[in-house]
Amino acid sequence: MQNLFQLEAPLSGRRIVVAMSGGVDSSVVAALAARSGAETIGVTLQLYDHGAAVGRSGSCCAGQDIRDARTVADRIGIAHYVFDYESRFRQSVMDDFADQYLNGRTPIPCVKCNMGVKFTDLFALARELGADCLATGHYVRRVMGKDGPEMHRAVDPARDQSYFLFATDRNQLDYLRFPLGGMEKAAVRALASEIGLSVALKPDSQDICFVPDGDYAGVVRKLRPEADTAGEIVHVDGRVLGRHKGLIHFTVGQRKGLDIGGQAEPLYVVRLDPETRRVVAGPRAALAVTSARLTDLNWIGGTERDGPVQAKVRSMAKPVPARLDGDILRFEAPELGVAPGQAAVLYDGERVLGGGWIEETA
RNA sequence: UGGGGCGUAGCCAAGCGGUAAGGCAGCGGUUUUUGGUACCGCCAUGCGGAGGUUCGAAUCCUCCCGCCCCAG
Repeated sequence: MQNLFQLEAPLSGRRIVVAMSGGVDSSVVAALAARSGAETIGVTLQLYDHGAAVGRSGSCCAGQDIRDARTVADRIGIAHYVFDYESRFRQSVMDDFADQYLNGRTPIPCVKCNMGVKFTDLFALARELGADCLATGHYVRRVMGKDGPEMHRAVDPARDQSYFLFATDRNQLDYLRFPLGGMEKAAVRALASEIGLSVALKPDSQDICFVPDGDYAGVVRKLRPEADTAGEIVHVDGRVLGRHKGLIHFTVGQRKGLDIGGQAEPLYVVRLDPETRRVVAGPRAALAVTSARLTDLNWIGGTERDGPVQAKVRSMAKPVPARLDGDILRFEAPELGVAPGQAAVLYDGERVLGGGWIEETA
């Protein structure tokens, strides 16, 4: 095992803070950190409703997960702190999540969580604790380049989480460590059982952590009761096709849920108009766009920004050839189902160049 | 109550005597640390109703019911 934490030897004089969610991945990171010889401190942030998450494992950062993290910390013999970040999380992640849906957009709470609570708040906390670095269980690689650390995709392509980390800036990247980026998930699990971690067989977390049963609309409704307003479903050609029970149930590119039959071809959500509360639907071809305007563009690539890139506009998709032109991303071939509120993450092969939020498409 | 047409699953629709295509919607599953997409599977013992002809009827005949159109 080489220098997984990219710290200068001897590690015995180093201090590593590990963000422990209570899952297998971050537990293994904590174990690896402890094994490295560095002083290791596990930190778990309690992020949302404790009550709702009790007993529901496989989520993240609440209830049983916090107890799991504690158990792991005890097992490997490291200090472990739990901080209550509920209000912070609610404000920076959940409220934003709801507000974006209100505006007809499709948010990615995981990115907001990474960038806010984890890479800003926990980041500062780790510094205060005098750590040399903050390590997490994300599947992404930090590779030393000639101009400093670069972010690269994980070696396990099925596990790569770079899409959710596109907003990591240079300052954060300097301090962060992702020891799992070079490993296969199976190897991580094997390590977990080898070390004897109780979470070795714990299911992977999935879906949005603060949405217990997959009913994200219910969560939005609870936070923003006014979000539930019904409206018309209109075809791109102008025909009124029917009614929907609230914009929050839809996202651009979505096919299921329109509940409109009798068509020759499937209908997809082409656009959401929060002003009129209309869902605009059309055939698959109507989803095609050739460019997207990005906001809050984060750039951690080379000095030249404008030019060819590979772009990912959804987490589970192969990057497609495109060109960055200021804040406009131009696709080489028309892209389907590009939803405002989602991220466009830019790559040069394995390297993450950065990315931005999709504000609008054309 | 003259003439013509039509009634097949939630919607659209094929079938025209041989034992109910397909699409859309819906449901279930697979994939997945966002949403979505995609893929796979399921979805009418019954064809407006009642009789009849026939070895066999959604398909032919009769009557009834309901729509639509033209004419008055």
